[in-house]
Amino acid sequence: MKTARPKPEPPDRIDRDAYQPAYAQLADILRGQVARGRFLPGDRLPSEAELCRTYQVSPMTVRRAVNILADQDVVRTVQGLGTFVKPLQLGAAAFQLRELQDLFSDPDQVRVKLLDVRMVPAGQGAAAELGLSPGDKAIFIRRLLLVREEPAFYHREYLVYDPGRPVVEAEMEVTSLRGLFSGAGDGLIKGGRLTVEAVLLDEEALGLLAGGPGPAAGLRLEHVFYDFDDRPVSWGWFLCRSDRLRLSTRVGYERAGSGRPGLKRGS
Amino acid sequence: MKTARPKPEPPDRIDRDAYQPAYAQLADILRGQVARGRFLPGDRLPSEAELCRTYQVSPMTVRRAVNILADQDVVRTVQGLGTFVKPLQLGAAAFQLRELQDLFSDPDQVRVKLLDVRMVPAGQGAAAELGLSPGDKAIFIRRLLLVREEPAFYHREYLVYDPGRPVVEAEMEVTSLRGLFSGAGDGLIKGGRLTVEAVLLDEEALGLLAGGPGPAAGLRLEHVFYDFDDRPVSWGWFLCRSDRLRLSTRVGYERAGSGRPGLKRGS
DNA sequence: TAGTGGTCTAGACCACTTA
DNA sequence: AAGTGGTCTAGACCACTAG
Repeated sequence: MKTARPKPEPPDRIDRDAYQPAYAQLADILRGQVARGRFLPGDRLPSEAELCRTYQVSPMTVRRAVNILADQDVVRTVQGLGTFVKPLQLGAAAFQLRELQDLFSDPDQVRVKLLDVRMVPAGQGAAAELGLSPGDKAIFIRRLLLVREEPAFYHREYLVYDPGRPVVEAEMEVTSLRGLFSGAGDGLIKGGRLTVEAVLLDEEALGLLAGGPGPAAGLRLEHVFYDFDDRPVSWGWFLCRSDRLRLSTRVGYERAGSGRPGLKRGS
Repeated sequence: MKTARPKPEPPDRIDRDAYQPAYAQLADILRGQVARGRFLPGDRLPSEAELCRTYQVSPMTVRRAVNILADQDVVRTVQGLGTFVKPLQLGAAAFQLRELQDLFSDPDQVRVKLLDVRMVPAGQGAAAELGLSPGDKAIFIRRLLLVREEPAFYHREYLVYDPGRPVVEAEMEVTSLRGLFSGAGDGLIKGGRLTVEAVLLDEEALGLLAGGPGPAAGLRLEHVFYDFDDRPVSWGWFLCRSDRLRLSTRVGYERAGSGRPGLKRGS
């Protein structure tokens, strides 16, 4: 199956009246040339001074365009030598949780069913992750997340119980959970750690997630969150059937300017 | 368990003689202030003009520092309004395959054992992914990747067989596979698509990966690669036991300048 | 209208690499 | 020494938001 591909070959010059700023246009032009194979991995790009002359822009503008490509791992710059096209690196691949975020950003699709909230003595895991002594009080929450009324995620979470900290109450978000994914997060959490791994779903999860009887694999997304004093606030994990969550990404050079979706501001 | 944390409170001024450039220092200062809670999510940062005066740098330098924070999703800039601290967004989390890359970058640790190479008629999946007709010839490869002589990954791959394309031969890398992960990749592959999902390991994989008898969960890393003419070249997947590969990441604000590990050049 | 960020200029000086 | 990228200046003009 060999078909001749039409190559539009864009004009490759800066349009000063365009909506896109000059540095972004130049970055797209160069990225396109790399993607079309005009510059192959290992090749040196024209020097920045040369690019200034070719595209009639100032050094700073060329600079910014090259910086963008460097940030996107398309090229590598070496002082005194030049700018070189980087080879494909599988290890540079980054999987986003965007699907989750998109899901939660539509409040009509997702409903959170609270299964259980109670005070428990912290077990081994919770004590270690939350910096408690085994037996200290913790709040235990079990939730079921329904997507279009179908069970999708099973969530278990332990929250530090400390009357001196209003954090916990505010952070519980018992009914929504949405803030965490789509932002807002009311600003009491400073950061956290996330881990994804494959697990064998246990009986409880299988029952809740409407899986068949037999053994089934699932993804486990574990999380620990910290407040602004670097004290752990919550530890827990989401379980889902493997067909409900899949992480995917692209590597390599693409034509569009959307090499990485997270570039709000220029460089 | 509440302990008083010592807060070093760095000097928060630019050291012109430091190794780090001014824009990076300023970015670290501002990130630190956000991380310490001086600016909370939703707060507005001082205007760029004010930052110029406070830290005695030019507008472009402030600009670059703010751009870095925007790229790292620490702040959001709104024209005409100001720069604001972003709340935590779980969906923005990105999982890297860095562990894999690190693994493969040490050639002493990894050995590839070739289990099988032969020509086969493409099946349903291979035909669809590689743009072939079912029954077209494809090269089928099975590999076992050993880490410190212990089986870690089982790899199955289908390569397009086309005598007119030398790509395949060069890309097979029958014995190493290393190029793909650590770079080099000899420049014949333009890009690809990667997907991670949880699966139940089958008998064959269980046997090869030295798992126990019972059912076990594993991660499946599927890949499709394209050449510079956008033609699919290879389709396949890696299987590993869940305890061999785990994706983890951090979200939120950190003190160090290593918010994202991929920032070679300034902005 | 005043203040904000967004873009861009036309240089300067420095550090580095290669020859 | 010549050429490269790395940083930085001191402004300019524009688009946008608010009161």
